[in-house]
Amino acid sequence: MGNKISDERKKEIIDGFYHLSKQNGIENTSIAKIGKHLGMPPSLVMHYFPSREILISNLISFILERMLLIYQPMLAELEEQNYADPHTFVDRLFSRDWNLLLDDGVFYSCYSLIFRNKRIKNEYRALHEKLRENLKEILDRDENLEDKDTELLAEQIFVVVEGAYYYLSMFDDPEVYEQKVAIFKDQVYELLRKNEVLSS
Amino acid sequence: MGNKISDERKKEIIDGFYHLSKQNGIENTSIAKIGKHLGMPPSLVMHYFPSREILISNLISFILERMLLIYQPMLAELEEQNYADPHTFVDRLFSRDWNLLLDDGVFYSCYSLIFRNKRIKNEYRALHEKLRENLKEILDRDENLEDKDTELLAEQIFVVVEGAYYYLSMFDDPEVYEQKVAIFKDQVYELLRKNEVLSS
DNA sequence: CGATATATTGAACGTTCATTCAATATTATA
DNA sequence: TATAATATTGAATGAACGTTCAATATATCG
Repeated sequence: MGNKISDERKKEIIDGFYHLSKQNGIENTSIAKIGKHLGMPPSLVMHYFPSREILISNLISFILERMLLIYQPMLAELEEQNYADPHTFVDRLFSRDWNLLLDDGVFYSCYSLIFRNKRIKNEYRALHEKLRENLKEILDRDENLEDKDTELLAEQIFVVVEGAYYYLSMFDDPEVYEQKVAIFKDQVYELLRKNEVLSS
Repeated sequence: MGNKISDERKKEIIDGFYHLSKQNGIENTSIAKIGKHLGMPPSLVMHYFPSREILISNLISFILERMLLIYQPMLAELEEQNYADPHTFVDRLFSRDWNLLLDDGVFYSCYSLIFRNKRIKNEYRALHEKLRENLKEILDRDENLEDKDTELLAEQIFVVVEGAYYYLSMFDDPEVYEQKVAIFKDQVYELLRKNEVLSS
């Protein structure tokens, strides 16, 4: 259905935008630089994304899609086996695989735009609500959590995860980093434990 | 001791930079615009802040100082009475007074710079560690928490607060906002309760 | 007061920016 | 193959950018 060349070019341009933003920041990545990076004139970039604003808007969609991708394997498992271990999910949330798929610098740069752009804010909120719904589904399938307020629990777990990511980004020393990750992971485990029916 | 005019001008310029960044974002606030806003030529701005980088660096110091200011009244109380109620402190952490003193958009914009600038990262980390130390002092003075790992507890409390701020920024509806604040506040209370010696 | 330092001005620099446009090449369609 | 649609080029635009500089005003101080 959709135009092939057009779609590929668009993807290529957003990829390039993301790549350069990772290195130099969004604010230092111009249309001209994207063009040069991809070996095309800036006018071609603008042919596909008629303004810088639209370009940024598409970068954000790209980033949010990537973020969902991180959860894909876990959700596939849930679909297949009709069950996924919440603890494994939490482990994955705290794993650094994350960073391979999504640059935190670009992510938070885009995040900071929510304060001046309502559409971006809505997109970000929708993503975060989706993440919570995913977790809720996993929790709902766990018999240890039967009849518990899994929506609340998902909310509480994610707020720890998100706070942890925010805070941990300030630490480079792997040892300190891992030690702190362990603390926050425990904090989430504790939330689960508190809700679980004793079964052993 | 220090030069009066110079200091006042510097303060004035950073104030203006902050003001305009709040409206249009840091990335859209140029030296020329700051000058125009304050009725001075851009060359005067650069006389006090020889490069844009230095200007941004000073804006960040300004922001981090403001953030510490928010805790001032609480810490003054601690100093005076050698005690401050942790629950009151938590309430204050979640109060929206915050937003009056510090714009979240500017704050997170600057935060996103930590990923490409080590000095900024260190400044941010130092601030966050200071915040935790402040809370630890409060917790240490509370007899219900005697002999507890208050450092750990402070870390766990702040990670919820920071995650909450990150997440709550996506919600405009005051009703939804307040409902979620209540959840996260409870989550922190629960952390305190878990550690408190039963005394009633 | 005279000298020295600081504050302030305004013009100018070259560069980069986002964006436009008309011309040309390529591809799809009839 | 003729025609229409799309892709691509390259040159050009004016505006805004950060930064420099020499000149002038004002304050400081011996």
